Amino acid sequence: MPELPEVETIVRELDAVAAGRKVDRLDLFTAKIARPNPDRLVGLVQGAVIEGVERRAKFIVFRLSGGARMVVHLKMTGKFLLGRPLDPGGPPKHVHVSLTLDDGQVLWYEDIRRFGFLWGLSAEEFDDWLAAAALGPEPFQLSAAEFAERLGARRGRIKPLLLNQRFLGGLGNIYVDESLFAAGIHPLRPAESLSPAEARRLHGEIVRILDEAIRLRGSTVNDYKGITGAGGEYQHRHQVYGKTGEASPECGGLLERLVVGGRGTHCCPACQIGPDSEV
DNA sequence: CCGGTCACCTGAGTGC
DNA sequence: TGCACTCAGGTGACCG
Repeated sequence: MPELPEVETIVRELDAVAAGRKVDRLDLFTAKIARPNPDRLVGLVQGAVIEGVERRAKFIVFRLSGGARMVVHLKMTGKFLLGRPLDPGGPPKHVHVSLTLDDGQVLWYEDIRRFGFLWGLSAEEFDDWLAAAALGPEPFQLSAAEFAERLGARRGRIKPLLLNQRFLGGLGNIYVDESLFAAGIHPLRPAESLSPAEARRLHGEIVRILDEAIRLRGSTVNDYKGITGAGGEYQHRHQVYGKTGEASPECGGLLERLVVGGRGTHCCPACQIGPDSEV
């Protein structure tokens, strides 16, 4: 489900609700989503104070008292929602975790497809985890020139590279397709074929699009929602994502769908300079 | 290092 | 109605 703007929105909402609150209980209803195991997750989180909630790429990081962390990845369908106290009938379908805070608020973790997971990590384990994840820098942390230099050092096609979290942290399928369209670059272009000017332009479009998407609280395409159930608004600004067969906003030609790196890909074959074109 | 395929899951939509 | 099939915002393993 969520990419950088959606996770950023969720993190801000979680921080507003949970920062400074003690976790009175963590109820785990689906053992397999807990990492490294249920006992560690419950043991580290239950009774701890949530000092703040932060984002690293698409990961949600709850900073806990004593330096421990609860790290969450929502994958495709994970969500945090403001819930209700447990009732005897058990949790609603697809709710796998319930956090009861010391002010009586309840946070639910819901995940239809159960791809996501929650880690309980001590301070030291978190450092190791972060090193192993080897996340690339966020687009905002790079200058256009640094981004261009990073691109030039890589082989392979531009779209899968932008999706690679070790190259750049936070982009997903929607924002890659939108950024490549905005920059006039075809998703099949080899990364090393981009001129420095094209690479700088691409960086500029990525940052511009992510900033605007964060301002609009992300894209609600299917069922992404913030913790109160409100959706985002950036889907109304999409130029190509999910618009196969519609007219290109630039040239009026038909937008295409292809598969790149196993992902559905939306682009304009006329506006976006392809791998076989002379630049 | 790179690309392709599959696996992890459930649900929505489409076509017959 | 039912069934078969495709697709979905993510990522990691495995293989050539």
